[in-house]
Amino acid sequence: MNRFADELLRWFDHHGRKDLPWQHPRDAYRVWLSEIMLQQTQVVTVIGYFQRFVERLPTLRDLAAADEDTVLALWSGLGYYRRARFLHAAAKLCIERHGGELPRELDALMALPGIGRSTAGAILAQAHGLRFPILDGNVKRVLARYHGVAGFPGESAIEKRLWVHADEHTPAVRTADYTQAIMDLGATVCVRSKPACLLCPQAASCVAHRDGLTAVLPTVKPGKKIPTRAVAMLLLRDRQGRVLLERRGPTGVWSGLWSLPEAPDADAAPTAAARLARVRSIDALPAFTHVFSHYRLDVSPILFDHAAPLARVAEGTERRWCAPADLAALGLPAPVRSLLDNLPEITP
DNA sequence: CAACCGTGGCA
DNA sequence: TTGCCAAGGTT
Repeated sequence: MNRFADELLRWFDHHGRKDLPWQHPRDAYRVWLSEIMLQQTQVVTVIGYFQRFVERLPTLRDLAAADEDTVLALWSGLGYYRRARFLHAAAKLCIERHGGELPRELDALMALPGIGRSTAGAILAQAHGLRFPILDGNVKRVLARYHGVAGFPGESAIEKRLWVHADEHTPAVRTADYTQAIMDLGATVCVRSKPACLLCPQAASCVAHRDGLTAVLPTVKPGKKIPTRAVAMLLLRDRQGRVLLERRGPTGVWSGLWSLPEAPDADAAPTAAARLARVRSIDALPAFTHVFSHYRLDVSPILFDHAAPLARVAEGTERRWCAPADLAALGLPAPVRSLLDNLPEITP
């Protein structure tokens, strides 16, 4: 075995994470689900979502048979909801094409929606012990430092070099442990700022440590400022406390989730509300800003109490009057759920 | 290739 | 407060 893997596995035996919920049992479905949830998301955030998800949908067949609202409700708050839709679609494809199981071939895995090379490698390595490398954010950081690779890892030429290193280090034995080990090292020792090099099993051979470059490697992503958009959210509430929700379209942010009707701004809100319900009162709630990865959204919530459903409204959009108790079963954007959970009492 | 796609935590 | 970041993949 190569020296890098040998040192890493020795470290893993004493300091690695071995009690993560997807490690017991470590079957392909649970590894897959965890890998998707962990994309751009930290372990501490994922754990609760993972446990809830597998409790409700314990197997791939359960997932494939579930309706989309159930899947999105389980994902609600986790973000990047396209991951959940891809996950659901991939489960159905596994039923159709692969006998109800995840395939064990790299190409077949990568052909499934939401699974790229790194996620496919993680599934093969962790669930089946096969020798496939991974290259997630942790591994990129560890290898960029260890080998002194400068340049933004998102750039294709840099990423290609890191894949070569990742492949070189991946051992043929204990591949599952090794894969977990290098991610653990990146997540707990070789962290982005102020890495704990004194605790690192690779420090003796690490180029960044030797040359004092841990603060500048890996090269940071070229920064970009994000624009700000604005929207008014319409809270149409009837006398029973039910609120009108709309299902968002298949593209764009929060796709497939249930959310509030919208208007371009507060001035346009009354007219927009009148097209959806008969309303008697209007009350501007405190505005807030929600930040996405690529833009900022200024939200002006407008509450229309004593709303009464109209006999007919424009078609083409899925709508429902939803009681507070029924919100838990639906996929809602995080700020919308927060808004609905904190509405003022109905005024008599 | 660059933009798109969430959220919560933290310096 | 603002900006940046965390187990990426798709278009």
